[in-house]
Amino acid sequence: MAVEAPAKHVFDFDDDDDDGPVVFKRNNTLSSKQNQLNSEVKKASSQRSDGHSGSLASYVQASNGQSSNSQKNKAIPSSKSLPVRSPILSPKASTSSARTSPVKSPVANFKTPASLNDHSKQALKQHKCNIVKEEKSPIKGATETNSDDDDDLQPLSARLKGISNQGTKGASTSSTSQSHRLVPKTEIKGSTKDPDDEAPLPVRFNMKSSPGTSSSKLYDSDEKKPLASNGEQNGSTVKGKQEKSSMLSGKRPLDKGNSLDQSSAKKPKISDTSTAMKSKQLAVKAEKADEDDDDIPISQRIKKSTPTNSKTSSMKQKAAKVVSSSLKKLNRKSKKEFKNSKYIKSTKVSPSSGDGQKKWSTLLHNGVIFPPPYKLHGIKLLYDGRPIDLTPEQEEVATMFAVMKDTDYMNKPQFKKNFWEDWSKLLGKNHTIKDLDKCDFTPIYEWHLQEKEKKKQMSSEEKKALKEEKLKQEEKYMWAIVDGVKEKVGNFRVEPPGLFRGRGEHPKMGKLKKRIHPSDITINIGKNAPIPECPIPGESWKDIKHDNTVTWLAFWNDPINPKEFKYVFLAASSSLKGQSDKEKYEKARMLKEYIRNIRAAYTKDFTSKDVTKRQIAVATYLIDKLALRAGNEKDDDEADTVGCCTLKVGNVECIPPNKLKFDFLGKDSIQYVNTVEVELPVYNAIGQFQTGKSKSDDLFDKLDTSKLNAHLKELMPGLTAKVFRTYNASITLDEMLNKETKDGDVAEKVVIYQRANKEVAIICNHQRSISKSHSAQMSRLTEKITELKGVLKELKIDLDRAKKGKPPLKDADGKQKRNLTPEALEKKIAQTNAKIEKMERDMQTKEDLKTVALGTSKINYLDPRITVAWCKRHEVPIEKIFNKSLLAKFAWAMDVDPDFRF
DNA sequence: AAGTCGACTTGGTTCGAAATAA
DNA sequence: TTATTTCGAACCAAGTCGACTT
Repeated sequence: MAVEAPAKHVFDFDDDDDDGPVVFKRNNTLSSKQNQLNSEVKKASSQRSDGHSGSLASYVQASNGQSSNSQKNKAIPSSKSLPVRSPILSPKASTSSARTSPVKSPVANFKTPASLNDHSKQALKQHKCNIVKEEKSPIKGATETNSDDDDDLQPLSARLKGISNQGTKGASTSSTSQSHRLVPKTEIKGSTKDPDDEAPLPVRFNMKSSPGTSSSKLYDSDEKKPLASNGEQNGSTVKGKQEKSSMLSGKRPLDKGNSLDQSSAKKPKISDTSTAMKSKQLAVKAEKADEDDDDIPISQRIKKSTPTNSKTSSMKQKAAKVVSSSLKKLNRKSKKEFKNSKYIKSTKVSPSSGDGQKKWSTLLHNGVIFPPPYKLHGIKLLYDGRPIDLTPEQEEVATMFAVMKDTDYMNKPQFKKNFWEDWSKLLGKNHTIKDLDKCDFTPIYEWHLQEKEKKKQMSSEEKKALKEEKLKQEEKYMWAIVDGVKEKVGNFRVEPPGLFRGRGEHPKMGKLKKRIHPSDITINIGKNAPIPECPIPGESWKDIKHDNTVTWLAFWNDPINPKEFKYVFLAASSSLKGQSDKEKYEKARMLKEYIRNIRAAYTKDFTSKDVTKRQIAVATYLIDKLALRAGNEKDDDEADTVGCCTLKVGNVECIPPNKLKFDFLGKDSIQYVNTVEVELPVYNAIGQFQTGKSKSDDLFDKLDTSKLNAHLKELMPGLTAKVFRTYNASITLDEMLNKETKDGDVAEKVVIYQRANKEVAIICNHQRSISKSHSAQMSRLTEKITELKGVLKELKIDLDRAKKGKPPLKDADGKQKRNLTPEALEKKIAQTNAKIEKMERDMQTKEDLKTVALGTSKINYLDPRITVAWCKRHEVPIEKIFNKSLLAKFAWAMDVDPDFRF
């Protein structure tokens, strides 16, 4: 690519780095842990390097998992090549074989983490709160420590329980309940302790709810958990309720049903390669030999594993291995980062501390790629039944509209109105077309369907060829070199023109989103890097910047809202993103140390004489307990949704003696419906805030997000409202996993994880629309179960007969069935029963998850180290939980100590 | 103090490929 | 194999929040 020259520089550096002493490389890590095994590992590593001629190779590996080739150099073996780096991926395969081998390295190694921690810690200390707990550095794990801490920390919600859920759906209930079923008792293992007990806050409330609420779970833990969880409401409810809510907001009707559903029941795929590995850690801890392997010191584990077999409890041990294996791959990346870090590092690392915030030293990329120009199709729409000729521009926009024929937007007057405004402008004043309602876009729509069909019918070779062609064109845009490390670019494609699809009742839905040209785009690139060539001949970029305090590679103004921007950033797997992700979780963990005092402080302020203080206290309480979003002010030209600070009086209903019912549209116009029991002072305060106001007035009239965050910052450095969401989500996962994981096979453990994941999704109100085929799928399952039950009945009859020495009855077709022994029949009956039970469980899970989106929390709220550590402790292959992109995104978390607790 | 700008995270839906069921 | 169904990645809208203005 284009880059050449400069590139060199870069490369050079890299090389050095790689080889260099650099402090951190992934390899190292490995070694430490496994050492013994290492030998093998090492080899591997070495190879890599060789393989690719030096630097490049290193590059590549480093960051993304993908191939990299750097552009510049000659060397570039194509991307694919680098075996080494194989990213994360699957276990299965591949690459690994070699590496895998015996050893398996554990995952990654990152050194960095440590550093971060330190920082954070320091920070903590400085500040007031008493912190106290020690943090365990991830690395070392302190075994015991953890537990205690955690308790306190629990999510508020836990304290109280949520109460009701509206029953709408039932969903709520289900959650809990079902879980039980699935997993029958899971109690907590002894090892873990239950933290809950002590928790002060929780104490306050809690309890009560239990009974009634469906939600309440059995486990004690419940209490502590976030409230929300309880049942919840939200999701399901949604629909039904919509109307209601709408009153206030009137927005989003929710769903009509739509697509997807997935069931939760997933089956595990095969993946596991796992096997190998042992854990890495150094081990240090004391061990306990007991049953739980978890607790067992690493060292031991290792041993165990190594040899292979189980030691005591066989199962456990494995876990470690499993996890690691997959992980290892990821590691590679780290190296680079680190290198850089070295230099820069000090600065960088410090979270935020920093420096003015230099985000990078050298940045190289090829700019962005534009969508192809519009291709005329010549199909005419009918106006009053007559075909109309359109100019290319008019046709392009007409087609955008035609294609949306079967979407729900066609039922929205606002959408049509906005579309007509923009399209009629293109048609011009004297155009024949004067009324959208007289337009029949069917011919264009049908043409579109045909095109789609054609595409679908293409042979796989054709498809493949097309794909490769596309890849070839895009490849140079897919990568950037940041501080010498090749990193994937997130969205290098400029958004194509289209009609704006705002969510909920967005005032601008249907407006034309015009085509973006190079002259709209500002490029940000390293000072010494070559300026990307403008891909459209004859045109040029709007501007070129060299700002290393930001991470964007390019941006343009949003055509719908010119005051806003659309940015091109690096992909989630990049170290720049990984670093900030880690900082986010470290901040949330820091909150653990402060939470007790924060809760005590706001509790005290529930009755403050100062209204503002009281509002801040109550708002903070809601954010903490219900994981509400902050709630910034919105303009009139946006969908009218709310968050905590923007709640309207009508969004909260007081239900004596001390319950609050929330019903509002939040982000993306997703309805939040939840009824919770709150402390009396909160209940009373809300009542006061509501008196004398109308339903559409702000509940917290003395508050906005900047005031709230300014206040939070006084309590803990860097604390903002959103940190509570991260904290609540992660602490909930950590606690649930630790309490409920018990012995069992991998599939059972995965179910436990999914249950915890679901709990978090409910707390955060992460919803999805119901799949169009959901009901059909459910009825099909029901049918199958009925059928199986019939078979079962027949088997029982045959069994009776067989016992009496009679032959089985004829089957439905009248044919004679085989004569089976009573034993064989009994076995069959047992199998059929098991099958029926499994299907019923799967069905229940599917129903429960039909409106719950698990992915969002996994990507944004759950500290991946919790998951990785749990997988290591319980021998669950990490790829059962994280897919390929998550593995890449969380590469920084892969080397966490198995004893890590949030 | 409020409003605006700017950068970056969070979030649901869509699209297409992969996995399964038929 | 074919038809689904499931799953992951892409997409891009919609939030959060700090900094800078007015």
